[in-house]
Amino acid sequence: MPNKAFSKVKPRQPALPVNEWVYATLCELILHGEFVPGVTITLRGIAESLDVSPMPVREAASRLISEGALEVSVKRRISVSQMTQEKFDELVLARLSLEPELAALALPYIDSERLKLLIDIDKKLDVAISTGNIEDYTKYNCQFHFGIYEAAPSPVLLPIIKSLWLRFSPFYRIVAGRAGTQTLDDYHEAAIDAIKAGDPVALAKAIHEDIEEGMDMLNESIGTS
Amino acid sequence: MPNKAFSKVKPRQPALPVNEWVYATLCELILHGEFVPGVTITLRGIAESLDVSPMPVREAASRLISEGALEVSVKRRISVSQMTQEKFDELVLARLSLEPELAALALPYIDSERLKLLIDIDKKLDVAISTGNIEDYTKYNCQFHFGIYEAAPSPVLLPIIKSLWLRFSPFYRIVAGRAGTQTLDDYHEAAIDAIKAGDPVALAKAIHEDIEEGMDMLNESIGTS
DNA sequence: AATTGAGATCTGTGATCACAAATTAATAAA
DNA sequence: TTTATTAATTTGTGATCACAGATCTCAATT
Repeated sequence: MPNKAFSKVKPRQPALPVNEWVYATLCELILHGEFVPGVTITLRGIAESLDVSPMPVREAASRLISEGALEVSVKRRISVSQMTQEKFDELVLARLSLEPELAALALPYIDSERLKLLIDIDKKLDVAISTGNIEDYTKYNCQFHFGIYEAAPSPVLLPIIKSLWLRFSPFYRIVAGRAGTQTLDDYHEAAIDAIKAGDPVALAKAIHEDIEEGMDMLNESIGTS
Repeated sequence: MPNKAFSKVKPRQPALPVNEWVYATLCELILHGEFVPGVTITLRGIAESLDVSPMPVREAASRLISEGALEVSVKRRISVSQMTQEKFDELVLARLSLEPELAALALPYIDSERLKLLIDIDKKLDVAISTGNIEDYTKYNCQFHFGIYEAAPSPVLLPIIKSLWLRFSPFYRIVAGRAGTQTLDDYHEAAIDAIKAGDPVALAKAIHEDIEEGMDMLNESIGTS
């Protein structure tokens, strides 16, 4: 029986090397929670689903393993990494340490066009919160944060932060499905105000508090996944 | 003509997969400055030098590329990453943000045996500074820092910090050969005192200042490499 | 019905082959 | 001697093959 392909993967533009396309696609799938943490994944299975040879999948997978998004069990079985209390605490610490810094660095690069985009995303976010749409919430929350971070030319911090989100997202989606969005404050508005005011310290603070709130919400749900 | 093998690479213990041994070996070589940043490296050349097939080298290289230690030029040429002012500033920011945090986290795990080891390393470090031995200085400085960090079970922060050092070391060795060690204060002693006192805040501060000093020393040397 | 064990299948890992793009070497023209 | 053009080699990338160990299947035995 031929393996079922994933729903709606972006088609590859021929200029891009296959392994990078596979990597980007797997990132998307992980971020969107298509893989259940702990359930084994096979290189040949992915290759068949993506209609490529196993080779580029190997390279993409080894990249994701070295970034911590995938993990290999004692007897060489690959799966999306499971969350532990230890990992969670360190991921939060790393996010709180790096993301406000990058946000402050990015502020001078945020032009009016990007600000408009951020405000628009925040609006969609509010709708997602009020309607309890977890799918949209996680999507627009990600877009909002990286909409700020990616304004800055950041060859070091941005990839690190991306890898943190990659490790965090699968777990986030699991617990978000239970917790709901009703208790979420909106620190994004404080961030937007800080951007308007051109105040990097206030922006860093807003991002810090936004992360802290989101993480606190999930902290007690770790063992129950 | 057969390619010349690298001097003194640790032999592979058969239990370890070949690709991981290659990865660890390349890490060592990069940390020890065996590769000149910007000079192209070939997969087949490494494979021949290490007496393995090109395949495990490919996996190790793609890992190092995704970690930023190696970079691939526009026309697919691989080399050790060159330092830029942008990268340098972000690497310093990341180090200052993460390493003091991990040091503070690691403090409770530092037993008397490890403390003794750190004191011993610091002694060798003093000798290296007074004799102007750059080689030993970089080695023992690395050992001292990771002697602290590795005390803590750290699945997230430690690998990130390792990748930061991996990107920084090749550049460090280049400029250290010019700058000399004569002006270096010894913040390591402050760190040791903080460990003895069981004071995580003081330890974080000592690490912070140690990094700041070392980085300041190199900051103006960037464009001249 | 439960358990065991032999055979088949699947998986990650390493080796080898194939190929287009790029670099280098060699040769010819000035 | 210098420059331009062509041939040969090298390089990264992708496909395929090989293999040992793990996993699964399923019939035979208790």
